Amino acid sequence: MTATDGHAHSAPATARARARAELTREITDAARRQLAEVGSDGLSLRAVARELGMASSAVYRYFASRDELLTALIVEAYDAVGDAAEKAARATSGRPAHRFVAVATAIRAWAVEHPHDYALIYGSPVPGYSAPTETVNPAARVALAALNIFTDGVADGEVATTASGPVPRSVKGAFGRLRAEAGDALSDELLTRVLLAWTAMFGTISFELFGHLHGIVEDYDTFFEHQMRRVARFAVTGDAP
Amino acid sequence: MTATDGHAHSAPATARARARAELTREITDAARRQLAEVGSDGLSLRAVARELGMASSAVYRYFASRDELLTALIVEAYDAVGDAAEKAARATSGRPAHRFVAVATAIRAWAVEHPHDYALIYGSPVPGYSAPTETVNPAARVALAALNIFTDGVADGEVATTASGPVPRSVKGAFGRLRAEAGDALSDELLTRVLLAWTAMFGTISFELFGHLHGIVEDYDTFFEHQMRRVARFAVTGDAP
DNA sequence: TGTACATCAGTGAACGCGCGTTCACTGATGTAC
DNA sequence: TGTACATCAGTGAACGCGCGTTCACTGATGTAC
Repeated sequence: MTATDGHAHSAPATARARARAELTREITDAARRQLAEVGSDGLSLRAVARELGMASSAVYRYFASRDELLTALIVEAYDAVGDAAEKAARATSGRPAHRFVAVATAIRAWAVEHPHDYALIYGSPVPGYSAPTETVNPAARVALAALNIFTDGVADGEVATTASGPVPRSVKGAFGRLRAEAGDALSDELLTRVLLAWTAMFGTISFELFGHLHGIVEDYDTFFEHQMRRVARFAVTGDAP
Repeated sequence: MTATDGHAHSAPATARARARAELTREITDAARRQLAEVGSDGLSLRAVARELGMASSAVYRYFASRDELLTALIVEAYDAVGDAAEKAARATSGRPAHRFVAVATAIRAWAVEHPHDYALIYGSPVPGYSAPTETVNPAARVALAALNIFTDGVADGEVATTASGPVPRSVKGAFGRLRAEAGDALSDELLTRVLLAWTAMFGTISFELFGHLHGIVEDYDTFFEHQMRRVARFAVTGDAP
């Protein structure tokens, strides 16, 4: 989504530009490796420079500050989950519940493979760091991938939009922006169901990765799939599984 | 739960012992205040000492290391949510769904009031810090408070224990330890339902506190209560709300 | 009640460390004519 | 194709800072007789 990445395969540009793009990559890669070792607060420009065998001051040719490097990592992490979710959504067809489970499974697979990137974006906010606006769009991708499954499902008549109970007025009114992004197809009732599935999904993943299911669940794969099936069927039909 | 707190109101002991207990309190209080400002990784013994107007080395008379101070904060945080949950469970009677919503509301209220303590225990794990065993029991309290609602409900015949669908064998087998703590009353089916409610609850709270519902939900109170009602009814009956 | 000794709380200096960021610099790469 | 100048990448030293932890010490509080 970045201007640089967008057409990286086209114009080789100058040797200098190519070298710059490569080194920028190497820096964020090294930073991500360090993130895995010491967490987001331990992330240090100097350590990154050391790993790359360059002077710490040289990193400043690529990132104006530590925070800017952090932002790059956050954007990349959001893009990575977003990619995984979109890919899973594209790769499946048919019943919305089935597609939702596929997207959830892809998101969890990414999280399990990249626990520190997951913690960076879905764990505690980094104190003293406030996410700049450039993280907003990448962050939305993963949610839109899931939401589109339901708009598709509504179009096909496979998703129930009617309410099985009253939705509080103040909850109803709060979805304007979300619906603007996802189209008009989604009723308030459906949105609350989707959000329930969504929070249950991230709650399950966070509990697993952050150790709160330790000693309670043994087979995380099976457990997750089971729970996502229930929650997906509920989101789609409004019925309990 | 600590040996010191357990009977703090009894024997005044010596003046020295009382002073020690007081200062220990002041240190953890100052540390929690600092936690709120700079997060768990920024928490520094020296800053705590500075705030208390004492030499940094003096803190070592009370906590052997920074990690030990962190552990104290974690234990206190777990005890605080545990207290809130137990109090809410005791204060309500009647329908299990109603009691569960009360407990959930109490947990969220604590979290909203103490977002940094919440992040400390339910957010990203502190890198390089592994929770010692003394945190295990305090951590379990809040879960047991919720679980007991369901064991009570089963005893009263108000909670459905029958399966509405098959529970995978590997999920079934994994609950041994949990059931040992909560009694035999809970079927595997019921446990998966309770866990779904549990992860949905923490998922919703984390999403709210960590900013992932920003611009999506406006009235967090109403939204949370609505979702918890759905999820509680589902946990109790196996039916969708 | 008084004395002698042991225990504990708190001090202040020091250890070695790593951090983010700046700055003047050298040398290489790119560009305009 | 060649030259003159501008741009950029990378260096190494330095700035000021805060951290966790240790240590020998002083003085106050507690305890045994």
